[in-house]
Amino acid sequence: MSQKGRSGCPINLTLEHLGDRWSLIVIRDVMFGNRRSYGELLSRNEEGIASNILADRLKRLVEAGLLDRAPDPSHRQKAIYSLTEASIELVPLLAHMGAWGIRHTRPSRELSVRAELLEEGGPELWDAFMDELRHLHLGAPKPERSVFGELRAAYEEAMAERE
Amino acid sequence: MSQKGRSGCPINLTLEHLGDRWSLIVIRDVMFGNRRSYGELLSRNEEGIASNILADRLKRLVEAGLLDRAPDPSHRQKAIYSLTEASIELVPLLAHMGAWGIRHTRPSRELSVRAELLEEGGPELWDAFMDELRHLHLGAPKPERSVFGELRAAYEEAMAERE
DNA sequence: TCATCAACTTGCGTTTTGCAAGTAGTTCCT
DNA sequence: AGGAACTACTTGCAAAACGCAAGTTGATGA
Repeated sequence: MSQKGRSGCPINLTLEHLGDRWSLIVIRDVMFGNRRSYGELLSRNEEGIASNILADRLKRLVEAGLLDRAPDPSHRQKAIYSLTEASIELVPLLAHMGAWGIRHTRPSRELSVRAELLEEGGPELWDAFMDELRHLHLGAPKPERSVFGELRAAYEEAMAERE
Repeated sequence: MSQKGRSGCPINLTLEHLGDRWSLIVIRDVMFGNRRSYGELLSRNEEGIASNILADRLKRLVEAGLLDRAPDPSHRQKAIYSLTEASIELVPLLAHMGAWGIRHTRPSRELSVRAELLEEGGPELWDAFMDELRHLHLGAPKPERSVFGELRAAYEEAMAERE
Protein backbone atom coordinates (compact mmCIF):
# COMPACT_ATOMS: atom_id res chain seq x y z
CA MET A 1 0.00 0.00 0.00
CA SER A 2 1.35 3.39 -0.93
CA GLN A 3 -0.41 5.91 1.32
CA LYS A 4 -0.82 6.73 5.00
CA GLY A 5 -4.55 7.46 5.00
CA ARG A 6 -7.54 5.36 5.88
CA SER A 7 -7.64 3.33 2.68
CA GLY A 8 -6.48 3.33 -0.92
CA CYS A 9 -9.95 3.89 -2.36
CA PRO A 10 -9.88 6.86 -4.72
CA ILE A 11 -13.18 8.19 -3.40
CA ASN A 12 -11.82 8.02 0.14
CA LEU A 13 -8.58 9.72 -0.86
CA THR A 14 -10.51 12.52 -2.54
CA LEU A 15 -12.53 12.93 0.64
CA GLU A 16 -9.38 13.06 2.73
CA HIS A 17 -8.31 16.08 0.70
CA LEU A 18 -11.63 17.81 0.25
CA GLY A 19 -14.07 16.23 2.69
CA ASP A 20 -14.77 19.10 5.04
CA ARG A 21 -17.08 22.06 5.16
CA TRP A 22 -14.68 24.68 3.84
CA SER A 23 -12.05 23.46 1.39
CA LEU A 24 -14.34 23.35 -1.61
CA ILE A 25 -15.94 26.64 -0.60
CA VAL A 26 -12.55 28.31 -0.82
CA ILE A 27 -11.81 26.67 -4.17
CA ARG A 28 -15.25 27.71 -5.41
CA ASP A 29 -14.54 31.34 -4.51
CA VAL A 30 -11.20 31.31 -6.27
CA MET A 31 -12.64 29.51 -9.27
CA PHE A 32 -16.00 31.17 -9.86
CA GLY A 33 -15.52 34.42 -7.98
CA ASN A 34 -11.92 34.97 -9.06
CA ARG A 35 -10.95 35.93 -5.51
CA ARG A 36 -7.21 35.80 -5.53
CA SER A 37 -6.07 37.11 -2.13
CA TYR A 38 -6.68 36.31 1.51
CA GLY A 39 -8.50 39.56 2.18
CA GLU A 40 -10.75 39.19 -0.81
CA LEU A 41 -11.58 35.61 0.11
CA LEU A 42 -12.32 36.64 3.67
CA SER A 43 -14.40 39.76 3.15
CA ARG A 44 -16.42 38.69 0.12
CA ASN A 45 -17.17 35.14 1.23
CA GLU A 46 -20.88 34.45 1.19
CA GLU A 47 -20.83 31.98 4.07
CA GLY A 48 -18.83 34.10 6.51
CA ILE A 49 -15.74 31.93 6.84
CA ALA A 50 -13.67 32.72 9.94
CA SER A 51 -10.23 34.21 9.44
CA ASN A 52 -8.36 31.41 11.20
CA ILE A 53 -10.23 28.73 9.26
CA LEU A 54 -9.46 30.48 5.99
CA ALA A 55 -5.77 30.78 6.91
CA ASP A 56 -5.67 27.11 7.82
CA ARG A 57 -7.42 25.98 4.64
CA LEU A 58 -5.23 28.09 2.40
CA LYS A 59 -2.18 26.54 4.01
CA ARG A 60 -3.50 23.01 3.64
CA LEU A 61 -4.66 23.51 0.08
CA VAL A 62 -1.28 24.90 -0.92
CA GLU A 63 0.43 21.94 0.76
CA ALA A 64 -1.90 19.54 -1.01
CA GLY A 65 -1.12 21.12 -4.36
CA LEU A 66 -4.62 22.47 -4.92
CA LEU A 67 -3.61 26.11 -4.72
CA ASP A 68 -0.46 28.04 -5.52
CA ARG A 69 0.68 31.00 -3.47
CA ALA A 70 2.78 33.69 -5.13
CA PRO A 71 3.84 37.15 -3.95
CA ASP A 72 2.04 40.09 -5.54
CA PRO A 73 4.64 42.18 -7.40
CA SER A 74 2.65 45.36 -6.83
CA HIS A 75 2.31 44.92 -3.08
CA ARG A 76 5.12 43.45 -1.05
CA GLN A 77 2.87 42.01 1.64
CA LYS A 78 0.14 40.65 -0.56
CA ALA A 79 -0.07 37.11 -1.84
CA ILE A 80 -1.88 35.88 -4.91
CA TYR A 81 -3.50 32.47 -4.80
CA SER A 82 -3.97 30.53 -8.02
CA LEU A 83 -5.67 27.31 -8.97
CA THR A 84 -3.45 24.42 -10.05
CA GLU A 85 -4.18 21.86 -12.74
CA ALA A 86 -5.44 19.56 -9.97
CA SER A 87 -8.01 22.04 -8.72
CA ILE A 88 -8.99 23.12 -12.22
CA GLU A 89 -9.91 19.49 -12.80
CA LEU A 90 -12.44 19.83 -10.00
CA VAL A 91 -14.70 21.80 -12.36
CA PRO A 92 -16.87 18.79 -13.29
CA LEU A 93 -17.14 17.83 -9.63
CA LEU A 94 -18.28 21.30 -8.61
CA ALA A 95 -20.66 21.43 -11.55
CA HIS A 96 -22.25 18.19 -10.38
CA MET A 97 -22.39 19.43 -6.81
CA GLY A 98 -24.22 22.51 -7.98
CA ALA A 99 -26.59 20.48 -10.10
CA TRP A 100 -27.34 18.12 -7.23
CA GLY A 101 -27.85 21.03 -4.87
CA ILE A 102 -30.36 22.62 -7.22
CA ARG A 103 -32.36 19.41 -7.45
CA HIS A 104 -32.26 18.33 -3.84
CA THR A 105 -31.93 21.41 -1.66
CA ARG A 106 -33.58 24.83 -1.61
CA PRO A 107 -30.99 27.19 -3.05
CA SER A 108 -31.59 30.89 -3.60
CA ARG A 109 -32.48 31.93 -7.12
CA GLU A 110 -29.59 34.32 -7.74
CA LEU A 111 -26.95 31.89 -6.58
CA SER A 112 -28.39 29.07 -8.67
CA VAL A 113 -28.14 30.73 -12.04
CA ARG A 114 -24.50 29.90 -12.58
CA ALA A 115 -24.95 26.31 -11.48
CA GLU A 116 -27.83 25.93 -13.90
CA LEU A 117 -25.82 27.33 -16.76
CA LEU A 118 -22.96 25.04 -15.88
CA GLU A 119 -25.22 22.01 -15.82
CA GLU A 120 -26.91 22.83 -19.10
CA GLY A 121 -23.60 23.45 -20.80
CA GLY A 122 -22.34 19.99 -19.90
CA PRO A 123 -18.82 18.65 -20.47
CA GLU A 124 -18.27 20.90 -23.47
CA LEU A 125 -18.81 24.03 -21.40
CA TRP A 126 -16.74 22.62 -18.55
CA ASP A 127 -13.83 22.06 -20.89
CA ALA A 128 -14.07 25.60 -22.21
CA PHE A 129 -14.19 26.90 -18.65
CA MET A 130 -11.21 24.81 -17.65
CA ASP A 131 -9.25 26.21 -20.58
CA GLU A 132 -10.11 29.68 -19.45
CA LEU A 133 -9.04 28.89 -15.89
CA ARG A 134 -5.73 27.59 -17.23
CA HIS A 135 -5.34 30.98 -18.88
CA LEU A 136 -6.25 32.95 -15.76
CA HIS A 137 -4.30 30.85 -13.28
CA LEU A 138 -1.55 29.00 -15.12
CA GLY A 139 -0.63 31.48 -17.84
CA ALA A 140 -1.94 29.39 -20.71
CA PRO A 141 -3.03 31.20 -23.89
CA LYS A 142 -6.33 33.03 -23.74
CA PRO A 143 -9.15 31.03 -25.27
CA GLU A 144 -11.73 32.66 -27.50
CA ARG A 145 -14.75 31.85 -25.45
CA SER A 146 -15.13 33.38 -22.00
CA VAL A 147 -17.31 31.09 -19.92
CA PHE A 148 -16.34 33.19 -16.96
CA GLY A 149 -17.93 36.20 -18.59
CA GLU A 150 -21.04 34.24 -19.49
CA LEU A 151 -21.43 33.07 -15.91
CA ARG A 152 -20.89 36.53 -14.53
CA ALA A 153 -23.36 38.08 -16.94
CA ALA A 154 -26.02 35.54 -16.01
CA TYR A 155 -25.39 36.14 -12.32
CA GLU A 156 -25.57 39.90 -12.63
CA GLU A 157 -28.73 39.69 -14.67
CA ALA A 158 -30.34 37.54 -11.98
CA MET A 159 -29.22 39.98 -9.30
CA ALA A 160 -30.73 42.87 -11.23
CA GLU A 161 -33.99 41.02 -11.76
CA ARG A 162 -34.29 40.54 -8.02
CA GLU A 163 -34.94 44.32 -7.74
CA MET B 1 -34.18 33.53 1.72
CA SER B 2 -35.53 30.06 2.12
CA GLN B 3 -33.02 28.14 4.24
CA LYS B 4 -31.32 28.27 7.61
CA GLY B 5 -27.80 27.37 6.52
CA ARG B 6 -24.81 29.48 5.71
CA SER B 7 -25.91 30.60 2.27
CA GLY B 8 -28.25 29.72 -0.57
CA CYS B 9 -25.49 28.65 -2.92
CA PRO B 10 -26.23 25.17 -4.26
CA ILE B 11 -22.61 24.08 -3.86
CA ASN B 12 -22.65 25.22 -0.26
CA LEU B 13 -25.95 23.49 0.42
CA THR B 14 -24.61 20.25 -1.03
CA LEU B 15 -21.58 20.61 1.24
CA GLU B 16 -23.80 21.18 4.24
CA HIS B 17 -25.37 17.79 3.58
CA LEU B 18 -22.32 15.84 2.50
CA GLY B 19 -19.27 17.89 3.47
CA ASP B 20 -17.67 15.69 6.08
CA ARG B 21 -15.29 12.77 6.12
CA TRP B 22 -17.88 10.01 6.47
CA SER B 23 -21.26 10.68 4.86
CA LEU B 24 -20.15 9.89 1.33
CA ILE B 25 -18.14 6.90 2.54
CA VAL B 26 -21.33 5.40 3.96
CA ILE B 27 -23.26 6.14 0.78
CA ARG B 28 -20.44 4.65 -1.27
CA ASP B 29 -20.61 1.42 0.74
CA VAL B 30 -24.37 1.14 0.31
CA MET B 31 -24.15 2.04 -3.37
CA PHE B 32 -21.13 0.11 -4.64
CA GLY B 33 -20.79 -2.50 -1.92
CA ASN B 34 -24.50 -3.14 -1.50
CA ARG B 35 -24.11 -3.08 2.30
CA ARG B 36 -27.63 -2.78 3.54
CA SER B 37 -27.47 -3.11 7.33
CA TYR B 38 -25.66 -1.43 10.20
CA GLY B 39 -23.59 -4.49 11.03
CA GLU B 40 -22.54 -5.03 7.45
CA LEU B 41 -21.59 -1.37 7.05
CA LEU B 42 -19.61 -1.47 10.28
CA SER B 43 -17.71 -4.72 9.89
CA ARG B 44 -16.91 -4.57 6.19
CA ASN B 45 -15.99 -0.90 5.98
CA GLU B 46 -12.56 -0.42 4.48
CA GLU B 47 -11.71 2.72 6.43
CA GLY B 48 -12.62 1.42 9.88
CA ILE B 49 -15.50 3.73 10.70
CA ALA B 50 -16.32 3.89 14.42
CA SER B 51 -19.67 2.50 15.55
CA ASN B 52 -20.93 5.74 17.05
CA ILE B 53 -19.96 7.72 13.97
CA LEU B 54 -21.74 5.22 11.75
CA ALA B 55 -24.86 5.38 13.91
CA ASP B 56 -24.81 9.16 13.82
CA ARG B 57 -24.31 9.32 10.04
CA LEU B 58 -27.07 6.82 9.35
CA LYS B 59 -29.44 8.89 11.46
CA ARG B 60 -28.48 12.13 9.74
CA LEU B 61 -28.61 10.65 6.26
CA VAL B 62 -32.07 9.23 6.90
CA GLU B 63 -33.22 12.61 8.24
CA ALA B 64 -31.76 14.34 5.19
CA GLY B 65 -33.59 11.98 2.85
CA LEU B 66 -30.45 10.36 1.49
CA LEU B 67 -31.17 6.96 2.98
CA ASP B 68 -34.31 5.05 3.86
CA ARG B 69 -34.52 2.81 6.88
CA ALA B 70 -36.95 -0.11 6.81
CA PRO B 71 -37.39 -3.07 9.15
CA ASP B 72 -36.17 -6.43 7.86
CA PRO B 73 -39.21 -8.73 7.63
CA SER B 74 -37.08 -11.80 8.30
CA HIS B 75 -35.45 -10.41 11.41
CA ARG B 76 -37.41 -8.22 13.77
CA GLN B 77 -34.37 -6.40 15.11
CA LYS B 78 -32.62 -5.82 11.83
CA ALA B 79 -32.98 -2.72 9.69
CA ILE B 80 -32.40 -2.42 5.98
CA TYR B 81 -31.00 0.79 4.61
CA SER B 82 -31.77 1.81 1.04
CA LEU B 83 -30.68 4.58 -1.23
CA THR B 84 -33.26 7.19 -2.20
CA GLU B 85 -33.63 8.93 -5.54
CA ALA B 86 -31.61 11.80 -4.10
CA SER B 87 -28.65 9.61 -3.21
CA ILE B 88 -28.89 7.60 -6.43
CA GLU B 89 -28.40 10.90 -8.22
CA LEU B 90 -25.03 11.18 -6.49
CA VAL B 91 -23.66 8.55 -8.89
CA PRO B 92 -22.09 11.10 -11.27
CA LEU B 93 -20.60 12.98 -8.31
CA LEU B 94 -19.02 9.83 -6.88
CA ALA B 95 -17.81 8.83 -10.34
CA HIS B 96 -16.06 12.19 -10.68
CA MET B 97 -14.63 11.92 -7.20
CA GLY B 98 -13.19 8.54 -8.08
CA ALA B 99 -11.79 9.84 -11.35
CA TRP B 100 -10.21 12.83 -9.64
CA GLY B 101 -8.77 10.60 -6.93
CA ILE B 102 -7.16 8.35 -9.50
CA ARG B 103 -5.52 11.29 -11.25
CA HIS B 104 -4.41 13.28 -8.25
CA THR B 105 -3.81 10.89 -5.36
CA ARG B 106 -2.11 7.53 -5.00
CA PRO B 107 -4.90 4.99 -4.76
CA SER B 108 -4.36 1.26 -4.51
CA ARG B 109 -4.71 -0.71 -7.71
CA GLU B 110 -7.53 -3.03 -6.63
CA LEU B 111 -9.69 -0.26 -5.31
CA SER B 112 -9.21 1.84 -8.43
CA VAL B 113 -10.55 -0.63 -10.94
CA ARG B 114 -14.19 0.21 -10.38
CA ALA B 115 -13.53 3.95 -10.47
CA GLU B 116 -11.70 3.53 -13.77
CA LEU B 117 -14.51 1.52 -15.27
CA LEU B 118 -16.99 4.11 -14.08
CA GLU B 119 -15.00 6.93 -15.61
CA GLU B 120 -14.52 5.19 -18.93
CA GLY B 121 -18.19 4.31 -19.13
CA GLY B 122 -19.23 7.94 -18.82
CA PRO B 123 -22.77 9.26 -18.45
CA GLU B 124 -24.23 6.34 -20.36
CA LEU B 125 -22.86 3.84 -17.87
CA TRP B 126 -23.86 6.04 -14.96
CA ASP B 127 -27.43 6.12 -16.19
CA ALA B 128 -27.51 2.35 -16.53
CA PHE B 129 -26.09 2.01 -13.04
CA MET B 130 -28.63 4.45 -11.64
CA ASP B 131 -31.42 2.44 -13.22
CA GLU B 132 -30.07 -0.66 -11.59
CA LEU B 133 -29.85 1.08 -8.23
CA ARG B 134 -33.49 2.15 -8.63
CA HIS B 135 -34.28 -1.51 -9.08
CA LEU B 136 -32.24 -2.66 -6.09
CA HIS B 137 -33.29 0.12 -3.73
CA LEU B 138 -36.59 1.56 -4.90
CA GLY B 139 -38.30 -1.50 -6.37
CA ALA B 140 -38.17 -0.31 -9.97
CA PRO B 141 -38.18 -2.93 -12.73
CA LYS B 142 -34.96 -4.82 -13.25
CA PRO B 143 -32.94 -3.44 -16.16
CA GLU B 144 -31.23 -5.74 -18.63
CA ARG B 145 -27.71 -4.56 -18.07
CA SER B 146 -26.08 -5.15 -14.69
CA VAL B 147 -23.43 -2.52 -14.17
CA PHE B 148 -23.21 -3.71 -10.61
CA GLY B 149 -22.16 -7.13 -11.85
CA GLU B 150 -19.64 -5.62 -14.26
CA LEU B 151 -18.07 -3.57 -11.48
CA ARG B 152 -17.95 -6.53 -9.14
CA ALA B 153 -16.40 -8.78 -11.77
CA ALA B 154 -13.70 -6.20 -12.52
CA TYR B 155 -12.98 -5.78 -8.83
CA GLU B 156 -12.74 -9.51 -8.18
CA GLU B 157 -10.50 -9.99 -11.17
CA ALA B 158 -8.17 -7.29 -9.88
CA MET B 159 -8.17 -8.88 -6.45
CA ALA B 160 -7.29 -12.26 -7.94
CA GLU B 161 -4.50 -10.77 -10.05
CA ARG B 162 -2.95 -9.34 -6.93
CA GLU B 163 -2.05 -12.95 -5.96
C1' DT C 1 -31.69 -21.87 28.38
C1' DC C 2 -27.97 -19.67 26.84
C1' DA C 3 -24.47 -18.17 23.70
C1' DT C 4 -24.68 -15.14 19.83
C1' DC C 5 -26.13 -11.54 16.96
C1' DA C 6 -27.87 -6.89 15.76
C1' DA C 7 -28.11 -2.19 16.52
C1' DC C 8 -26.88 1.03 18.89
C1' DT C 9 -25.37 3.96 23.33
C1' DT C 10 -22.19 5.80 26.76
C1' DG C 11 -17.91 7.70 28.72
C1' DC C 12 -14.14 10.09 28.01
C1' DG C 13 -10.07 12.05 26.08
C1' DT C 14 -8.46 14.35 21.77
C1' DT C 15 -9.06 17.20 17.78
C1' DT C 16 -11.39 20.54 15.07
C1' DT C 17 -14.25 24.50 14.66
C1' DG C 18 -15.63 29.14 15.33
C1' DC C 19 -15.87 33.70 17.38
C1' DA C 20 -13.51 37.78 18.90
C1' DA C 21 -9.62 40.18 19.53
C1' DG C 22 -4.84 41.20 18.68
C1' DT C 23 -0.33 41.68 15.95
C1' DA C 24 3.03 43.26 12.65
C1' DG C 25 4.61 44.95 8.44
C1' DT C 26 3.09 48.01 4.13
C1' DT C 27 1.08 51.48 1.62
C1' DC C 28 -1.62 55.58 1.06
C1' DC C 29 -2.82 60.25 2.05
C1' DT C 30 -1.90 64.76 3.41
C1' DA D 1 6.90 63.00 8.04
C1' DG D 2 3.28 60.90 10.37
C1' DG D 3 -0.98 58.72 10.97
C1' DA D 4 -4.91 56.09 9.13
C1' DA D 5 -5.97 52.17 6.60
C1' DC D 6 -4.76 47.88 4.49
C1' DT D 7 -2.91 43.03 4.38
C1' DA D 8 -2.20 38.71 6.17
C1' DC D 9 -2.37 36.42 9.49
C1' DT D 10 -2.17 34.65 14.99
C1' DT D 11 -3.93 33.83 19.58
C1' DG D 12 -7.15 32.57 23.33
C1' DC D 13 -10.80 30.19 24.55
C1' DA D 14 -15.22 27.81 24.52
C1' DA D 15 -18.10 24.62 22.02
C1' DA D 16 -18.77 20.93 18.94
C1' DA D 17 -17.23 16.84 16.50
C1' DC D 18 -14.39 12.77 16.40
C1' DG D 19 -12.75 8.34 17.76
C1' DC D 20 -11.73 4.46 20.74
C1' DA D 21 -13.34 0.99 23.95
C1' DA D 22 -16.75 -0.87 26.58
C1' DG D 23 -21.55 -1.51 27.76
C1' DT D 24 -26.71 -2.11 26.83
C1' DT D 25 -31.01 -4.04 25.07
C1' DG D 26 -33.67 -7.02 22.70
C1' DA D 27 -34.02 -10.93 19.16
C1' DT D 28 -32.56 -15.56 17.25
C1' DG D 29 -30.97 -20.19 16.94
C1' DA D 30 -29.35 -24.61 18.77
